[in-house]
Amino acid sequence: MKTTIKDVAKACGVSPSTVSRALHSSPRISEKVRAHITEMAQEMNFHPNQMASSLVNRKSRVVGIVFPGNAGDSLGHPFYPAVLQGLGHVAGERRYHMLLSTGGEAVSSAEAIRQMEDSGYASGLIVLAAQDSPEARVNLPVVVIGHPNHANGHDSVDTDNVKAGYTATRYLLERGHRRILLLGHDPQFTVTLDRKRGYEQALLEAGIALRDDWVVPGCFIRNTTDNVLLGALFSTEERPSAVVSMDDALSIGLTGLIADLGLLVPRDVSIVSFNNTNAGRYHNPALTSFDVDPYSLGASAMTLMLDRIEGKLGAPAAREVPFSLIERDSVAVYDR
Amino acid sequence: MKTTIKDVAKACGVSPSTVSRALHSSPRISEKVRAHITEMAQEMNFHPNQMASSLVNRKSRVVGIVFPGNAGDSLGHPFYPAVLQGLGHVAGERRYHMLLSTGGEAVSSAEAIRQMEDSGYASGLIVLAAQDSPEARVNLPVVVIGHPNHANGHDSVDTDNVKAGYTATRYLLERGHRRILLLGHDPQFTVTLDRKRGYEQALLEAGIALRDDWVVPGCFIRNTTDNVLLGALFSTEERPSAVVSMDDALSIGLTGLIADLGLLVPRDVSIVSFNNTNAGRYHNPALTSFDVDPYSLGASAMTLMLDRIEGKLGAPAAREVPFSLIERDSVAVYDR
DNA sequence: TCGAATTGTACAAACGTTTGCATGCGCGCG
DNA sequence: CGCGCGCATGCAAACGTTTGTACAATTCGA
Repeated sequence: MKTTIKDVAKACGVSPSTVSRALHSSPRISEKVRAHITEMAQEMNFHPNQMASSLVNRKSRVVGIVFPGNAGDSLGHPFYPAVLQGLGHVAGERRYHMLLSTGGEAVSSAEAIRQMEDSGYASGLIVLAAQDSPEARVNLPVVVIGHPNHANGHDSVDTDNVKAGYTATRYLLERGHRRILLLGHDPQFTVTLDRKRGYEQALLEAGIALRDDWVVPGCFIRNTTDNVLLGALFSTEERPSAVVSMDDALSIGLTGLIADLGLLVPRDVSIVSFNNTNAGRYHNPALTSFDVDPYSLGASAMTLMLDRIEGKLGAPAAREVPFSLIERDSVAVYDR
Repeated sequence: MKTTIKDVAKACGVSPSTVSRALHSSPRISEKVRAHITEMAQEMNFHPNQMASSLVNRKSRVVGIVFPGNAGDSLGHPFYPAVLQGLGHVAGERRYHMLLSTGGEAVSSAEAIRQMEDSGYASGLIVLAAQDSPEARVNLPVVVIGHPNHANGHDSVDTDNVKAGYTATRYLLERGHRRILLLGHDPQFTVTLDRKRGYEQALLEAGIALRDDWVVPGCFIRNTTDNVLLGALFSTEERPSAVVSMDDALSIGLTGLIADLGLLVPRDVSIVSFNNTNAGRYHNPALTSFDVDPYSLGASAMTLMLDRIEGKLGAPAAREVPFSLIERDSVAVYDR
């Protein structure tokens, strides 16, 4: 049987309420008594029962984390564990815990959110948004990662993906490239949608016509239809001289694909990539890649959440996490 | 204000206790009343307050997950997210939730366990053991993944790593290799320790002398001291013709390293790898790798945990998850 | 027809906290 | 000298459930 507040009270010869107040450093307790109680609690290894505590003050030192789709699926991508690390670090420092959305029957985010909410454990929800915005009808504070939508009145954290797409494309333009392909586009996701907008903006500014057939999805498994088509694009004289790729894994796949065509990165094709993963870092050639800092994304989101829960926030906030370009060996100047 | 059990009771014209019993399908409630109550609860969108419920029956539909070291660090390796997926799937199906050990100030597993325990939310702990066994002095049911130790009286799930190491080495021996190096050994971790034992056993059985200098740690970053030494080993005529590598990432690194020496996989060096990751699958050449099925590891662990919590288990159980070898293109027959 | 067995339901206590209000004490000021 | 005030602490209610026990109503056998 764990020691309760009553045990401590008895041991100190005071009432439970005094113990409670002492441990919450209420100003209504004398310094002497507080010291005694604190010491005694320590010694008896007393930890207040969170269930009881949560029951009475209707908050719970727990925040729920909702992953897009099936939790596990998305965790496969190195991006999410990194976000989780950021979330966890801040949560730990502020003595909060994280409740994970479990897979199982809950397929959609919406379903997972509902489950988390009526489990009643969490007093806030951090939603890693993939595509659809979370329903507005949630009775808990919500922070959305990767999909800012003030419309729903939630707090949000994101990087400016339009700007990132723009910057990536500019980077190549400034090095003389004019035939630039966008790899890994998926209209389902806001991230890629946003980056595409930036890509197009940069191209138009440079007076380059957009080509629909040069905005391609991508899959880094060899010999799929998509990749056969992709290969065809690189088989002509008019092939792209550079690629903006949505993920390092895609870039690595592309490297192999065009190697089969006798083409080399960066000699024949330059690549600017995204997500700055270990795989890309140790790839040959090492990939020039945008670091979107998933750790900071997570850390900011959790900070926002806890501030919100603790009532330190006013109007819905929208934080932006900066990105940075890590220059390595996958981009060459176009000089033909 | 959420609807409580009293609201439902009032709406149905019965007492709260009747509602509670009806929803728990107690045999003492008439079928007619139960049907009415169930329907009404549904309609009023009633979900019992878990805090209150947990408070009275001292269990919580929450199991804590403790990662080795800092949670985020380990999540970096694709192995752990996969375990998490298995854990989550089973948990979700049985309507349990997962509480994550947060990073922050908690560095060691032991510290994280303590934190989880006296947070009081979890009614069971699943510990992903890296090295040290969790302390026995935990008042909660514990399932250990990856480090079976009945000694402490905990349930455990693991794969037979000795056998895996043995099988990997046999696989190479049977294809004519006799100069086999073990890459990625780390005496800190039981996994690699165990696999090394299997490796040595297979070698001894084949009448091959063990060479200390051919059991090497490994780091897939280029140009480190370790890798310079590793390069040296492959620079002689007497170089290893095959490698048992503890992880795909290591194997990929090795491929690059020996490529710089003008050596090719599998022509000059065969590799049997571990963990069957995506990276290895799409690497060139595609890696022959052991699949240790982290998903099943997680699923088994969670099943064990929930059965334990629900009192369906007797003596401490030790489940074993089988591994399998995925044959691809990184091993050649040695014929010189 | 009456008592006993059986069924279905209500009452109240308990889980371990927090917190508004009451109480007791000592002190200073009028 | 006494009244009121401030300070430190105790009392009890409340949070939303679950569950042992008591009770009312119904049914059955004798």
